[in-house]
Amino acid sequence: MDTRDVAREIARRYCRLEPASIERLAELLIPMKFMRGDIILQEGEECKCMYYVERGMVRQYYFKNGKDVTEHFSFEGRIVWCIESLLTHKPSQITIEALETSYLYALPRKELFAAIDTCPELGILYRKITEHALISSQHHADSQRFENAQERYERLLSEKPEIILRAPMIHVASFLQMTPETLSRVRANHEKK
Amino acid sequence: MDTRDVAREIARRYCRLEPASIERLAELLIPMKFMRGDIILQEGEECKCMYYVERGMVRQYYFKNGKDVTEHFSFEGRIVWCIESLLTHKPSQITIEALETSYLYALPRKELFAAIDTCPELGILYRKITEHALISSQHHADSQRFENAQERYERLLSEKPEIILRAPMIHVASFLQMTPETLSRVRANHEKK
DNA sequence: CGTTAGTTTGAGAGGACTCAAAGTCTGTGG
DNA sequence: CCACAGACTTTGAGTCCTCTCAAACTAACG
Repeated sequence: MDTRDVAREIARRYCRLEPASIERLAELLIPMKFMRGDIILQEGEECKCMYYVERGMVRQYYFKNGKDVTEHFSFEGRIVWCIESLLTHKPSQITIEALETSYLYALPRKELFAAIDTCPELGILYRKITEHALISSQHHADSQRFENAQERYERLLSEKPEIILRAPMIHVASFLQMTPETLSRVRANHEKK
Repeated sequence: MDTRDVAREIARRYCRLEPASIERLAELLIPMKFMRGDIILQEGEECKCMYYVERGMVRQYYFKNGKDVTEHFSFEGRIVWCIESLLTHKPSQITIEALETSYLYALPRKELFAAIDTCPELGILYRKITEHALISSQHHADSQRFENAQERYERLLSEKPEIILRAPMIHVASFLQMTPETLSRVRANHEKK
């Protein structure tokens, strides 16, 4: 898949673009390949790109009181980056790793912002991507707020089954904010129903 | 306080602006006054503006299973709006009400976006405001995730004492995601220490 | 086939919730 | 100016969900 196809795919998913803008976007994208376990962004580094996941699955996590906390999973069609670091230019608190062999396309912030000057549609694209992230983080927070362990699991299973099918349970548990033991009980209970 | 002063204030807090941009921004701002209990944005309406709080305090809330859930408080210097509604043009799920006599300055989305075409600095301002919201919502989610009731209260007390001092306890409790009973016990315990 | 990581099952503890009742505060009307 | 209604806030008792700690089980890999 070349970068033009990927640019088209991004436009389709996030924000309709004129052919000329797609062309500009395609020029910015940098194809990358990561194997399972590879680190895409290391905690402490500044996050200088957004990454479009063309194929594969990645995990964002950080350490809190010595424990590995999963903040997010991203797979085909999603865009992943450390929001705070990209915006503030400060070192990222999170790490992004590949859970599978993954084909990503990096979109460097600096080049993107430069391109926006001559191609306003890309500014709209950037805005849409950010807004997307904002809304989806609010939805996740809502789910955490009002649902118990069982309900959070059922919701994830129905909304994003890929995560449960493809990611290690221990990370799913931490993403769903429960212990692996609780997740195991929740799943056993789900089977029975 | 006239709109030019407010525009300057916004620039100071969110994003340095050239005098010309401040002028443009000042032209967009619409002063409004609300009394305690007045509704600024009603659930079901589309949110067409951001509101800068020059003086006073407002509360954003919504109903979940028939219960009034406080999502946020905003006071002097903050900007308040229904993010999802403003972005998607769909009806707002949240209501914004004044908790005190409040002086707000509305910034209409449509006019702002039109102004961005000729004044790119306002686009940056808009981006900064959105990013601000994104980061602060992540911090709040973090606090909810890792802290118990006591710790959440202590954090709010030290970071945003205005809320505890000025808002009704029942709303503070719901903002901190605990029952009023729990908040009462937490406060009693805080006194003892 | 043994080692090791990951998952399941069990027992017990604790934090926050619900329901209920008592106590406080505030504003209005006699 | 006092008395009382109504709305908060506090205190108490009991319950439930999820956590921790521990042990048993399973599966994958060399």
